[in-house]
Amino acid sequence: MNDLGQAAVSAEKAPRTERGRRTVRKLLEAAAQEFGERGFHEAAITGITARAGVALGTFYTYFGSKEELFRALVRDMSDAVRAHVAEAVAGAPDRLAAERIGLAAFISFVRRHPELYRIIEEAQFVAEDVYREHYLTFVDGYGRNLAAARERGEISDGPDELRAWALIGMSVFLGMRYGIWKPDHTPEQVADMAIDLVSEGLRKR
Amino acid sequence: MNDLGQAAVSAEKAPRTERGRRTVRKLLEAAAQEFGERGFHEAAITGITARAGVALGTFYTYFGSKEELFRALVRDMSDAVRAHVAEAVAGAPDRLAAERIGLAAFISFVRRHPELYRIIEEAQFVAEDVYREHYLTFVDGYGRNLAAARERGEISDGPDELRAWALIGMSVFLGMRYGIWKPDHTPEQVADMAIDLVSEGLRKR
DNA sequence: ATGAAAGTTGAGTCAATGTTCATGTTGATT
DNA sequence: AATCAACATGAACATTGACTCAACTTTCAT
Repeated sequence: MNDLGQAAVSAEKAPRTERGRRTVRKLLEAAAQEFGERGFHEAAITGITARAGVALGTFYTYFGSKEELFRALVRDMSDAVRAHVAEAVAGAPDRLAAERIGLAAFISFVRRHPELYRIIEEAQFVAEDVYREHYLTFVDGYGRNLAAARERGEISDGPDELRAWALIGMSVFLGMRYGIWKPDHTPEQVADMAIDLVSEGLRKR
Repeated sequence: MNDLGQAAVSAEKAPRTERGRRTVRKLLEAAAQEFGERGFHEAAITGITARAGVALGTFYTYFGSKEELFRALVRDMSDAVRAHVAEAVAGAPDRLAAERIGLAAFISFVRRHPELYRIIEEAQFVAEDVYREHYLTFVDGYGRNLAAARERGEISDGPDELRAWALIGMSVFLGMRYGIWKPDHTPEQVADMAIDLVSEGLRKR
């Protein structure tokens, strides 16, 4: 699980006591729920504070605005997704195995946390800079892994960055279809089929 | 170009004269601009009518609500994208060539119409049913093409639907990165690189 | 114990904007 | 020229919800 509620709050508003930190954590968890269920614009601050069990004014003790909170959440979730995948992939014998494991981990994360997934994607229309940051960071790491594997001779030659974008796009859509819309296969089944496509290619041999 | 302004309006509100049809067309074009630049929630009806050069009340002569207009637009654009790609692909010698041509056509469409692209993606959070309809339709057609090519022996065996989702996801993200965010390669270059990945695979040979 | 800092409260303010509607205009038909 | 349905107008209405603030409570160092 990701630990909401540490780097999230801006300096002047950061809580100074244990009670304050508890409240911030409650607010962030409530916000993840509210934003996940209703989307950014439908979500109401009163909805968040009601879920958290605090008064409206308390929200503004710790956050400057609805959007500031949203940005903080997206950053936390971005970290959480990448950490989850990175942990799953650590120790994979080679890159093709890592691809399969990583994709399965991603889909199972999406399935367990559809809210987080929706929040990150909605950021494209609410806080585009944070959204770009998320994928640029993701692509950067992914591209390095591909480059390293390429240099070790584990995969064929090819453009690392473009491959990273292509593979991430694939994952995001497979996550939407097989993670959220209609989970009619296990994450492992989906990953096996997708990685077969990516490693063997469409060309007939 | 897509022709906005025909199936878009609901029956009782459809214009009956040439003047009315002109007004509807102006409203739809203005709406595409306004939604594209400001997003659904930031977009204001007064912004749309101002761009169209008509009074606020005129909007409600032809549309029941802001969301009804948005849905009509998304359907029009969905048709426009698919038509554009289908036309480009018609007459390709084989499936792998069709993939390359289709992807290049998609990216160049996105580059010429970033608004349309943004509007369809935002539909995920404004009118999810229309969004699903868009991709389900897209995947359906794509999957059929893959199945036919597979049966003709042009590509290797594999699951058509999952492949369609994977390839579409890839295209959407490549469209975002190389079509909108940073168009530092031509659509043809991007398509060549991506289709090389998809047809040859990552495995070293 | 006590004072001050941190935290909490929620009614009230305020701006934005989607939608309505009564009135006015246009243009084709007779 | 008269008629009328279609179309256009924009001020007014109504709702919504983010944000403020002055008063109150809790915590804790001295």
